Amino acid sequence: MKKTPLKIVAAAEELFRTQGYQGASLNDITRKAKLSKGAFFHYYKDKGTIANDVLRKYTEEHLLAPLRDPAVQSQPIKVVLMGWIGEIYTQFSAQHYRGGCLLGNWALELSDNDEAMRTEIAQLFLALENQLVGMLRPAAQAGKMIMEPRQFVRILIAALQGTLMTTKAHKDKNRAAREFQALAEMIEWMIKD
Amino acid sequence: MKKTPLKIVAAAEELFRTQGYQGASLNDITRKAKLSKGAFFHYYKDKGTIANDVLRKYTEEHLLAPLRDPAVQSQPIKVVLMGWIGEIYTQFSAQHYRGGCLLGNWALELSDNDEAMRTEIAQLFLALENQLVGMLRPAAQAGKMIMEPRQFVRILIAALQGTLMTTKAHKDKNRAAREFQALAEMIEWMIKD
DNA sequence: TACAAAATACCGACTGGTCGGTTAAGCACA
DNA sequence: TGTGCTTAACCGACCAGTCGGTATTTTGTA
Repeated sequence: MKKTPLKIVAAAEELFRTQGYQGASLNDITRKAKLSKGAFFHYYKDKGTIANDVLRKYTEEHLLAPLRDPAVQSQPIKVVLMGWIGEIYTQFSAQHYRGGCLLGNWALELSDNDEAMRTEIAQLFLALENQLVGMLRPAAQAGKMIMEPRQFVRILIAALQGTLMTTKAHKDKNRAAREFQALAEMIEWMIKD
Repeated sequence: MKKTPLKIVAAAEELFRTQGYQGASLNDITRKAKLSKGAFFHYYKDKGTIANDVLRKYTEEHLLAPLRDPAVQSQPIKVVLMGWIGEIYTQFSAQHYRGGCLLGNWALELSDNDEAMRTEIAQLFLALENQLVGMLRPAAQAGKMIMEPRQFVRILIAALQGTLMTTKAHKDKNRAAREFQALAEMIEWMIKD
């Protein structure tokens, strides 16, 4: 990919995360990318198109890729999950609990009023769910889980998103640490050793 | 309270829930309330003020009041929690998974860019947390819980908000039923009989 | 290699329209 | 006649998106 669209995507990603879809204007994005409005529309036909690109890139890089890493997959599933959540927590802390997960943010902001975006978001949530369910199969077959793997994964994704939400609202370091600790405890309880 | 401000609040609540804070314009709100913009500004000094009122009213009516109901409190805590979540699920289904929880929606939309609103949201989340923790004290003292009550409550609130989020994205009846079922299962596991 | 033509990359002023918010005048009822 | 409520017209700022034009690269050809 060329340099300019990459600059646009990078600027858009940061603004979309902190300002939301509606809150991030194309003027903001092009200003941040140090480009003109014309340059933007040379590469993207409208705001929705780049939003879709940014969302897919974000989900792949921040949620899916870390789970697919072969070095990670060789570890026990509990360790993998803890590491995955730990990484999300670490990044969120480093950003002072601003932004959070683009997929979750947009699920709430756009699902009711943009059907194309809604289906994209639903697909990405499903991809994440399937990835996690696949990784849990061995543990499930070994009888280590107290719930159906898919049910467990849905709870896990929901609890993670909800934790990001409340942590974002409180913006309190100690509290955030405890909330993510509670999440870890839950995993501990739901997968036996 | 007079009739006009009630009409404004009712219209604002519905629009804020389905369109978000930014997405619901004052024109939309006054059009829905069948009033002019001037009438609006006669009662509210700005958009943020009514947003605050609507949020507090929503949280009190839909989240806190159902838990404080004395008829409810006399039941076992597990039954209370199931009923509470069941009611939220029922209402969400009836609205075809549109809108959802105003408190959660705004936690994500506003926490990063409106400090006054963020503290209000954090306070309301805390009020809900404390209410639930208080209700769990007997069960905790009886040794029925596998986690600290506050940790459990945080997981519960997070998982509930996350479930509303994913359900809103999928807008699928069967899936929604299963997701809320998983939530119930989690409660079942975390409080012993 | 030289150079013109064509394609691509980029610019910023501009459009129609909406935003939150203001204002002055009208209306109903005391 | 005064006062509280409501109205429609209006304001400047900003929105997503367009457009005419210019700079820069790539390509075709001699």
